[in-house]
Amino acid sequence: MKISAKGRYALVFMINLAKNYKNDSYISINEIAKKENLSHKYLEKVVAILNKKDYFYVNKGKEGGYKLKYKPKEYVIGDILRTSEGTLAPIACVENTMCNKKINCTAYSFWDGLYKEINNYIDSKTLDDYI
Amino acid sequence: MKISAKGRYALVFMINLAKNYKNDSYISINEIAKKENLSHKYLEKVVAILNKKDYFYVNKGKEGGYKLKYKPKEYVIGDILRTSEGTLAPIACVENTMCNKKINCTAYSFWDGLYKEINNYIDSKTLDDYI
DNA sequence: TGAACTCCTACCAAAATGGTAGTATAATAT
DNA sequence: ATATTATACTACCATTTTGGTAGGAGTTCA
Repeated sequence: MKISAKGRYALVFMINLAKNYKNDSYISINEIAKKENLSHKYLEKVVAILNKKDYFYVNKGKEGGYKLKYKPKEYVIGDILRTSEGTLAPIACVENTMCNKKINCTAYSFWDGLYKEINNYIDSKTLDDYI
Repeated sequence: MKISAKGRYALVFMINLAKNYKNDSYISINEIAKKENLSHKYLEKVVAILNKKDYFYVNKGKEGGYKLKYKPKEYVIGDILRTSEGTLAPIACVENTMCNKKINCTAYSFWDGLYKEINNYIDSKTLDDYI
């Protein structure tokens, strides 16, 4: 049960933006990729996913890059992970629309309980906690 | 971040044994596979993994199968899942021996916190809770 | 005008996933 | 005894997911 590179890259990227928030300057994918030792091209892909959300200002061209739109405290990590990684449900049937065997599924309440614990945790943290 | 079929099969299998505990009879893979709508052959594989632990009595041949060795309450679900699925660490570096970048890893404390939440939950439940 | 960026599409190798097939061996009901 | 019904074990495999790479078009600024 591992988080994929998408989720890991996304969180590291967002924390870097948060760390740069006070500077009010743009920071590029390349800069973060180098600093964090990530694949520049793959990080580009992940940022494309994040960019569908209203997370940051973007500037193309020289001296360009990304800049957080809101205060780090406004970014709930659960939201970032769901955007990049998809749901963090440990099994599909704890999602409400997937499975109609809920009532019969032998271990349903165990997995549902785990899902709730995970959601509670990831929704209790914001970028501000990791600056 | 999904639990694989191994972990799901293992837990369902063990809960079925627990439900049968009071009967003090053997129950076969085939019987459980049919009841739970699982692949008989794949369940066989998963049970082979579980069988490395001191979980149950086994009887070959007619009327044979598996039977819990201890009371359902003795089986911590975290232990069952770690046996079948491997660690439930959301990223590799929260395991103590894998990664020496802990101190520098930007999001380490977030993932480590999540790992602890997961472990707390899965180690707080036993088979007895799902009979 | 060139360097440094984002944006976008296409491609790909390797690993993981979730199985199936078949055979050998053991126990038991009849 | 023997047919039946189990486990035990080994080998194989198709599909999907993962984690990338490659290259070019468009943008911005010094």
